[in-house]
Amino acid sequence: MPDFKYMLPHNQFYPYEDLKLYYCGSEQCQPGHSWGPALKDHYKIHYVHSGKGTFRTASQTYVLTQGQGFLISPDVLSSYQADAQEPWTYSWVAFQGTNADWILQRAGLTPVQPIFQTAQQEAISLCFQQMFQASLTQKSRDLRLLSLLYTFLSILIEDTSNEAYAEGIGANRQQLYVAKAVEFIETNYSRSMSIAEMADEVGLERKYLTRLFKASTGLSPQLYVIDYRISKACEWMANPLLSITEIAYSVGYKDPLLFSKMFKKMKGISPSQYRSTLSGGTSGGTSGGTSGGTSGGTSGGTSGGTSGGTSGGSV
DNA sequence: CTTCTGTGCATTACACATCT
DNA sequence: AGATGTGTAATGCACAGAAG
Repeated sequence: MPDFKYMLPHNQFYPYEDLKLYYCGSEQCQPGHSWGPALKDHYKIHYVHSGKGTFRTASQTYVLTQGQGFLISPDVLSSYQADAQEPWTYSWVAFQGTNADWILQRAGLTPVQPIFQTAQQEAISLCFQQMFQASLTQKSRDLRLLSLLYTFLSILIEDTSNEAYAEGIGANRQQLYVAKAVEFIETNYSRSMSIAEMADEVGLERKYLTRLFKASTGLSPQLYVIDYRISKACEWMANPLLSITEIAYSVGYKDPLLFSKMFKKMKGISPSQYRSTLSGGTSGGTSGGTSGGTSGGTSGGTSGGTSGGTSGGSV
C-alpha cells in the first residue's frame, strides 16, 4: 500500500455526530521517527503492518510489531517511536463522536488497555487499502471513509484474540473485572440485585470480586450501589412531579422507608429535607456535587461517613 | 429473624526462576 | 530435564455485622 494522508476538510459540512472520521493514512516510517509526548483531543488508532516500534503512556511502555496496534485517547499523554533498526510501517485513523467511547469499549480498548493484537491482519490491511482508494474519490469520500471506519472497528470487536490479549495482561485484567462490575451496577441499579449476581456476571467468586472492587474504587460493592442509587435519586429530586416513593422505587428500593433510611445515612438529611434545600435556594451545599460526580467512579466522601457505623454519617 | 455482605486466614493452582 | 522455591491469582471456610 502506498503512503497516503487524508484529512477531513475544515469547511466540509459533516452531520455525523455519533462517529466522525477526522483523518487517516499510512506511512513507512524512517528509523527512529517519533511523535510526542503530547496530547490529542480525539481518538487515534495505529495499526502496525510490519517492522516494530514503541508506544508509551505515562505509566506503560509497549513494544509493538506486525499485527498489533495502539489507541491514543483524548487528553492522555502519549508518545510513539519507530524502531531504529526495523522501523514500522503503520496505518492510522483518527476519529471522535458520541459513540466512540462505547464502540472502543466493545473492542476492549480503553486508556488503561490501549493495546490490541489481531488475528485479522489481512482484513485490516484490506480495510486501510480501501481507505486509501476512498480518499481518492470526490463525491462520496466522507461516506466511504466512514463506512470503512465502522468496518475497521467491527473487525476489532469481532476479533476474539484481541480480547484474549487484553485479558492476558495481568494487572489490567483486574481493572477489566472492576469495570465490568461497575457497568453491571450502573445498568441494574434500578432493580433488586445482589452482589453475588454481579460476581456471577463478571465471572469471579463473590469475595474475590469484593476485594478487587474495594482495592480499585475504595468502596465496597454494596456501598457503591447505595451511593450510586442515592446519587441518581438526588438527580430526580429536582423534578417536583416525582414523589419520594416513586423515586425510591425508581432506584431499586422496594421499601420507601428503607430508602429514606439509606438516604439519611449517606447524605445526613432525609429525602424530603434534601428536596426542600433544592427549592429553598441553598443549592451550594449538599445538592450540586453528588449528582454529576458519582457516575464516573468513586465519590470520596461517602466511605468516610459510613465507616463509623450506625450513627448516620456526616457528609 | 433471616439473609446478605465483608473480611481474615488458609489453601490450591499456576507461572516463573533457580538449582542440581 | 526435572526438582524445588517463590510470588501471585483465585477460592474456600468461618464468623461478625449490616441490610432487608
